[in-house]
Amino acid sequence: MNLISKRIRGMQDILPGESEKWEYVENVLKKKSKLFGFKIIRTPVLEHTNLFERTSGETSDIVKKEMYTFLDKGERSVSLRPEGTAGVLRAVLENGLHDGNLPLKLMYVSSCYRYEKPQSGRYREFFQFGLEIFGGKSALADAEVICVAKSIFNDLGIKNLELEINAVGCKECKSAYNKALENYFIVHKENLCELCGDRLERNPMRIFDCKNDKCKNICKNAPTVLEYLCAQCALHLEHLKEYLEVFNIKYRVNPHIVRGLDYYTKTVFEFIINSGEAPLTVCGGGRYDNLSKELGGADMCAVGFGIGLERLLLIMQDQKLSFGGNSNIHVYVIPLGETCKNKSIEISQRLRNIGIATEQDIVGRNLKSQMKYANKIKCDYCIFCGNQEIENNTVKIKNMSAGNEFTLNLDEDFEKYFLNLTNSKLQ
RNA sequence: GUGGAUAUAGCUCAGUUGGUUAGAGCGCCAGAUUGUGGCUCUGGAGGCCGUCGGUUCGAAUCCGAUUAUCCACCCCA
Repeated sequence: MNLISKRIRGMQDILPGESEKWEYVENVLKKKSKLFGFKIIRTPVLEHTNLFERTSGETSDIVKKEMYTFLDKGERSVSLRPEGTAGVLRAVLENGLHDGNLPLKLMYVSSCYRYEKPQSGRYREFFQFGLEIFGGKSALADAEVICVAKSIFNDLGIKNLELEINAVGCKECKSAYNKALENYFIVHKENLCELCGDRLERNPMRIFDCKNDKCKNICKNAPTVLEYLCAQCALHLEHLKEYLEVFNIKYRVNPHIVRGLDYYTKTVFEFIINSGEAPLTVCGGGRYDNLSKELGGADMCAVGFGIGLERLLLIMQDQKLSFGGNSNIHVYVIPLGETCKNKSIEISQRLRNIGIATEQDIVGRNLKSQMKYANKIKCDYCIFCGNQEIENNTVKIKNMSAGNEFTLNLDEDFEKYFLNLTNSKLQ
């Protein structure tokens, strides 16, 4: 085919067959979060570039080379959001949502954009589910956020899931630790791989991710954040652990967790899928108590997480999980002859009015083809309406899986019959 | 940004050492007597062989470039 335009690189069409899976997953996400009191917020895709420069850290790759940034017609530098948190926080502050409303619990599903090389489970346009609690100072807020994620994964049936938590400290312990880490690695600089040499300059914590055996060995004796936490941050971590026990959520403290965004303080965490070769992070989050102030807003603590939906769907497919069966019945109405068409429209409408998905031919197929089509779209029932039926004010109903047929009066029993069918299928 | 693989019908793929009108399976559409689907049979539609250029009498096939897809790395959700 020679279309004048094709899909833009890194963007994907989500087609029927796939879209139902998204719908199912998004419903679980939203339903679960609502149980914890979260409400939906929608913010624009486009924000002023400086919002992300401030929130994501000016040195991060996300800001430096992956953002879709351009000048709009008024010569303002704007960017497509590369992640969800910044815009939400901006909206909260700008609209004064937090004033007198803390704690504030918000969730969102938003499309995000990063100009990266696409590969499996990773696109230039991707969807992120996220939620944030603003104004929850206690580690209970951290634990609750983690619990929402955990319950979501449970509901979806995700297997081989592990929770790793860590503390990155506040401003003070963070910088003390970074210095200590730098000092340690500089001593071993010559034994580090080339890549880790670069990492040492940009973000020493990344060295912990290296797959090189030599580097791994060096990492073994590296100082951990935990040794550098101030009393307050250390206590916060202890409280989080205690709360997680109460929630009965298993976790592992991994002092080497590094999150991509600079704004985290105290708690960071990841949910990791451990199947096959490389562990895959499906959810990442943490606390960001300073961000609000840095944006010029109130001194407001916050904690949240993001789940990459493409990855989540990919994992669910790998693990062969169910995306929820179709619990609705589907009916196809077939007029037997031109003169019965209007009656069949009327019947279709009666069914739709009581919430039953109903279709009928609109392309002029003959009877046989209509049956074939009804079969193809997997209808549960066909309804035949011919002259004979119209005379008696009845219709003939065929159960497509069983193959049997029976006659039903077109009085109020007609609706009742299908409503009963729906109810029994729902159980 | 670095490295590797791939590109033929809606989908999955064949296509000999370059040689007439490019194939299969699945899917799609239509028929196999009048108001009935799934199975079977028959027929049909659908391709600028990713795009551009080169070599050649002749290119889906060889060469180059380009674009896209997939995989690994960097980075990250």
